[in-house]
Amino acid sequence: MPTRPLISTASPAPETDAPTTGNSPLPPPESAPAELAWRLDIAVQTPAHAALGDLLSYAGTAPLVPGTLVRVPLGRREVLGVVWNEATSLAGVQAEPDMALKPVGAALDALAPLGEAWRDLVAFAARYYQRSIGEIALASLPPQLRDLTTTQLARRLKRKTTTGPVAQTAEAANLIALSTEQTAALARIEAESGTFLLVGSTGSGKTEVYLRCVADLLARDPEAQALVMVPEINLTPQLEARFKARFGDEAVVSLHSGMTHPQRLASWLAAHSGAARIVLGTRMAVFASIPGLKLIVVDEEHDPSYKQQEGARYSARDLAVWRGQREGAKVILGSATPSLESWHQSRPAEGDDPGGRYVRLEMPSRIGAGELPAVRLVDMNLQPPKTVLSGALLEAIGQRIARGEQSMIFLNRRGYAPVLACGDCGWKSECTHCSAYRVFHKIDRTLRCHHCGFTERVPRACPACGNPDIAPVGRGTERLEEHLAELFADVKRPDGSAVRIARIDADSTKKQGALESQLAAVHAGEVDVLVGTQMIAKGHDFRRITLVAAVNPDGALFSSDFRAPERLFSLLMQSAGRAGRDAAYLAAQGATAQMWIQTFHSQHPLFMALRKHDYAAFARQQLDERQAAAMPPFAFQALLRADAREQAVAQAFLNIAADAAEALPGADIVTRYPAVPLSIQRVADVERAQMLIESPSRAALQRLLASWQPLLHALRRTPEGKGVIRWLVDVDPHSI
DNA sequence: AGCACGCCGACT
DNA sequence: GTCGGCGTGCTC
Repeated sequence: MPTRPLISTASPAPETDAPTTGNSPLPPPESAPAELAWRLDIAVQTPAHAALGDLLSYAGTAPLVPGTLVRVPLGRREVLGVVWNEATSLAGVQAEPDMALKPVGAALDALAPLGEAWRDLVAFAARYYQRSIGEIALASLPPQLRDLTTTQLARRLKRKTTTGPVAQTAEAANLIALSTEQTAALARIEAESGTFLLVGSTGSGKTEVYLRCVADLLARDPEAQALVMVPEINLTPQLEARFKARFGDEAVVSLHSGMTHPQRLASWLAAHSGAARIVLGTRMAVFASIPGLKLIVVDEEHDPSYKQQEGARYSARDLAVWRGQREGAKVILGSATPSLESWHQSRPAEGDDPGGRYVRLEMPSRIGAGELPAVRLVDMNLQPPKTVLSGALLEAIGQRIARGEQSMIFLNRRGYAPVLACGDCGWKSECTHCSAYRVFHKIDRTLRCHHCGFTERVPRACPACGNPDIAPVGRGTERLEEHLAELFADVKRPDGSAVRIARIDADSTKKQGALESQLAAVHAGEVDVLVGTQMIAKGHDFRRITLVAAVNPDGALFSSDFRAPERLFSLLMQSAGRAGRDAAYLAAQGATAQMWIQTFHSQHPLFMALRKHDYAAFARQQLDERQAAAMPPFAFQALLRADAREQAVAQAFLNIAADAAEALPGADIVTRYPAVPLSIQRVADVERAQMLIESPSRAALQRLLASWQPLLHALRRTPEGKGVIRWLVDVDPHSI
């Protein structure tokens, strides 16, 4: 028998599952319906494509305060909702005859209603990213709130409500002096308001600036709270440790998807009640209820992880800036290689250009770290054909092994080889469900599709012609690891023992805690050569690494994605920052840190700028190109995407939609490009097409998208829209 | 999205 | 004769 959530007296459960009479599934309440004198607009998790209104109306016996959480009947279910608007009286007013309002269920009144600022943020995000209010609102609440009953919640709330002063911790007592750059940045953040772009190279002490800003704020205002965001879950533990050491365990909570539901609820409640002074988290944390919010930090603001890639495709960084402005909180965007959008937005005034809206603060020096590593470009045109690792690079790595130093090698491809191919008939390991090759993983002898997950054992012979001689083409991290092991088989470490090579990528770290233990092994000096994907470029501070190499970065130079160079530059800068973090260690070793890049395009401006660690030069060149081509940040974009069994169906839907948009407001200054297949056209037997929408005016683009929405819903129900599996809008898309 | 209703194939 | 496949349609 299906269980129904236990709820107050409002709607008794039906006696039987299969009433023989024509009973309605939810019988009217026993008490007099005359008391239901208020109409309440409630946000519920209406699916994005259900073409339902944003808010649903219910009848209530009392005018519940906006922001109150309530349970409401929806179809045959009972779901959580948020009272969105002021209640309107139904007394004397004849309700619309076409629709009888269902009564609201129990209110979770043990919980303080969500504030107006939070509701404004949710409403803005819903409007801007073309989703329903309910979807954003409910998705940003802790999942447990959705299934906890009122009594369970009340019990949970009783558990802790201690709001104490932030404890002075041992670390806070003996702070080291700030550099002049840090002091200057801090002074300006204190003195001014708005959004700041803190540009500091790896090791310049950005985190210390965040910590001081938070400390000053909390000391000044006993109610104030701060939100600190990082791009990845992996980076939260070390940041959490640092904040807790400074501010005490009680003051800090984390919010990210790696937490258990009870943990998330506890953190969320602590933030909502004001008990937590500091909220650390990933992009989802931007929607946390933080009534005393006065400061937002977005660390590594350029990181693509801040853009949600499914459901509501919001940018947590952009929402943080909006939220800061709405709530009068300062916003600090920090990065060594800012996004071109933020860099442009922080440009100083010049001529008739009033400049950007952000305050740019630069901290170019590294503290306690060696000089930025010397960048060495290896021209692969001068190497023998099929060279994987140039002689000079191997030599340099070998020297480091002999001296007991560590090296790190990047390759942006996991697995053994990206393709398996037959030399006779030309068969390749294509995925039968996707327009992509399956990757050869030697460890478990499988062919794995990285897009749909389809996995098979490697065939003994070519499935097409039976030739037993099928061979891997290209290399991934697994093969590079194997290759290095062969090359350095005879090289000895200073103590005479054999070289130790390790690999860190999504495959090697699948198990819980695997990443932590592998990183610990590197820190402990148990690894001489580390091979990995971009995973190892982020945040981890390896003291003894003196050489970093990017083996095959050329792909991004000529990518069809105009943001690829920006991402590559940032990745290489970040990687370079991994080397020589410890000046004292370098000096003791008499070593210098190096960043090696193997490329067929050694004269490329990107590498020229990288060699000088000159982000500004790179940004200038990229922004000039973007301006000439009228691309972001000089234009605003959105993608309309459609999925169908057949490519033609998906494209037709988009093209018909584009024609239909002709008559809409804003259409004259919004360009709609023809529908094209995605670069990976088919995934899991679904054909995918997209259409780029672009305008010099963000407002016009927004206006068009908003009025387009109902047309798209309608189009789906026409014969042309029949085969469309789903469609979606991506505002400010990251990759095109 | 859930969760119904609804109309056609292999089992106790 | 029923259990169950997923096609279609609705949710204030």
